[in-house]
Amino acid sequence: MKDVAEQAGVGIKTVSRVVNGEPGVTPETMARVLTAIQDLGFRRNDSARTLRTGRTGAIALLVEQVADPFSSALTGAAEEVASRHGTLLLTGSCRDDPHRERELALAFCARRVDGIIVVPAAADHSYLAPEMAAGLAAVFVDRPPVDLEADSVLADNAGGARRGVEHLLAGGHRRIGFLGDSETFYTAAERLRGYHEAVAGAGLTVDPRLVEMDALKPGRIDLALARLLDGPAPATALFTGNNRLTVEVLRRITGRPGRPALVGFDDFELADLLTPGVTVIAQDPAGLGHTAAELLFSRLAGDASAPHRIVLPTRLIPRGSGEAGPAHR
Amino acid sequence: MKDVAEQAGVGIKTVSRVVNGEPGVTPETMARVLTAIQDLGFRRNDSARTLRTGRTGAIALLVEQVADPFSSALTGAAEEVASRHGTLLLTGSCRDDPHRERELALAFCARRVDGIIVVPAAADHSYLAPEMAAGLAAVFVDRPPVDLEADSVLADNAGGARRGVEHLLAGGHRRIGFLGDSETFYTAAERLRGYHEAVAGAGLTVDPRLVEMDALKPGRIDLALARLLDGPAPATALFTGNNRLTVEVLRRITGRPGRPALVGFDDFELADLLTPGVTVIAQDPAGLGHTAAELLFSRLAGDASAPHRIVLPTRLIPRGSGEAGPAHR
DNA sequence: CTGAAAGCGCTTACAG
DNA sequence: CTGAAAGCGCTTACAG
Repeated sequence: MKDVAEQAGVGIKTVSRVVNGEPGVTPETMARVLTAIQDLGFRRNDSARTLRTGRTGAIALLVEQVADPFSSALTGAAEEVASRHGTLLLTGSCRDDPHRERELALAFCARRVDGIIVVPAAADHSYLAPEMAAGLAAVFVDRPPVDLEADSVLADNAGGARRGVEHLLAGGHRRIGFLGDSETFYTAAERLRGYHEAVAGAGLTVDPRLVEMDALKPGRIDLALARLLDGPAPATALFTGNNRLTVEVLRRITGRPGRPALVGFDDFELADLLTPGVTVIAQDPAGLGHTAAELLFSRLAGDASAPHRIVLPTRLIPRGSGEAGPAHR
Repeated sequence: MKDVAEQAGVGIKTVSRVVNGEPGVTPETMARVLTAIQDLGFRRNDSARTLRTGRTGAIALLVEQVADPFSSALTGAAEEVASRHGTLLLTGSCRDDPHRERELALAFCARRVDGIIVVPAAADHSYLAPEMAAGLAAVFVDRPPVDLEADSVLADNAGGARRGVEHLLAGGHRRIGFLGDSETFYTAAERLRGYHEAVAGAGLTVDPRLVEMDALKPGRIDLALARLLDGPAPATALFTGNNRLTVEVLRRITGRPGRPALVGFDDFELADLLTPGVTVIAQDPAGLGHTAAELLFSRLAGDASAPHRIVLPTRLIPRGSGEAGPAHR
């Protein structure tokens, strides 16, 4: 900028004005400056600008794993909002490692991002408290923060699972197996809660032998399915607590005689192309990302109200796998 | 840092030494400094550091659209490499808009990223030349740069397509339809070239009525399929030039009597669960991301050799859809 | 082992 | 309309 000023024969502040589109520069002066900028291939150094203004024009997003469909849909939506606000998005994958979440989040803070969106892996987010006190805006997505007052945007996990199980109940099923991830995950616990509510709501008691948590642990899924389907009183329908479980279960029940009905939590691509189509409770990862990013920007714009907790609805998409009654067994 | 120095009763440089783990500080001094850091909740401001050192410890990745599976696999792999190098990854989606690619790339340059990985959308990358002259490392992925000397990491598009078409030829097909994206895309043109090579290699002449490019334009796919399959001399097999085409074609031929054989370029999740399983030429998006990132870091580490052009192999995965002969029609 | 001074490239707050 | 001075928070190059 100094070089540009010299070459154009103006003060450094005038160059700054031109670069930032500030008013109060004669057209001729501006032309001279622009020429000098061209000639020298000048580009503003945003680090210096950040250092002075305290704002980076960047926000960070921490997800579980960028490469999975849920995260990438969420990321895409957040990126769209960020770009609309002229803001850059920095991303990081925590890989469900609490330590890594913390490390990444603090690295982003050291870079002085204006705000951060976190799909939390950690069980304690108090480490962000000093950052927030220093002005960081933070929004949690998919799972609420622990030991920290902050905004969160969640899917209606319990309501969605309840709806899915009610759908199976309405089809005449009385023995519905539930396959879930570890209960230490907020989402898994909530979905299990929805299952309980639906079963109880139908006047039935939950048979603990129909609930298989931690089903994604190595080797567990075959065991779980054997227990659910091969006993003396087998389940006639299954509700799977997430995407990966749905797919893994499908791999194992496809072509099986007396195949149980199936409803899965979370939609996935090609669910409609399988035979039969897979009935799911669709959540809205793009909606989560979009809402979280908008909320973050409203905080950055000065909204200082009490932390919000926004819950996005889910919806049932019947496609065939969840509509077969128990009779055919 | 000044505050910490004051509180600890040391010089500012000593604090810097402690923060950066530089040697030459007494244990006692270090303890005093660390305590002060704790008390004040101090965290180094990386903008200031960047301003002084000229290195950000961040690289940028521009993809077509973070939310699609190809891009997210690529991003995930690049992120893994970056994190292993203690480097942050900034991402942006160009959405196939040349203007946006340029804008984003230059915004990242203004932030002084150490390097940039680009899945190019633009038809002219000379805008990066001044940046590269100023020390920016750049690697292009999936498509080569235009009007710029730089590293590129590509999939073997022509070879893969040739292999896929040869597979259909080996199954006895003589009329193989090709559905491709716009020929203005490097990848689409290369895959078409592979198709030509395979057909010519079998001693046949390419029937132009069997080639449908621009098939992803609105409304074009139904027209293309009608022309390929409903004429007097229909294709008995199809080769689809990308993922989205494969899925769209599947939606339309599933359940169709005399369904043509199908091989698609690029693998996709659940391709094995469909009936029949979908035979594909798998490319390796994670491998592309990984290789590109490693190449970028080798440049950052000082490798100044001539630009590389790395081509990653593809592989055929037979699953059923491509193995039916022409006889059943 | 430790620290004072200069400077990275901008913007802020002024003065003219 | 324009510009000189100060300062953002670090690191570099020295000196002690």
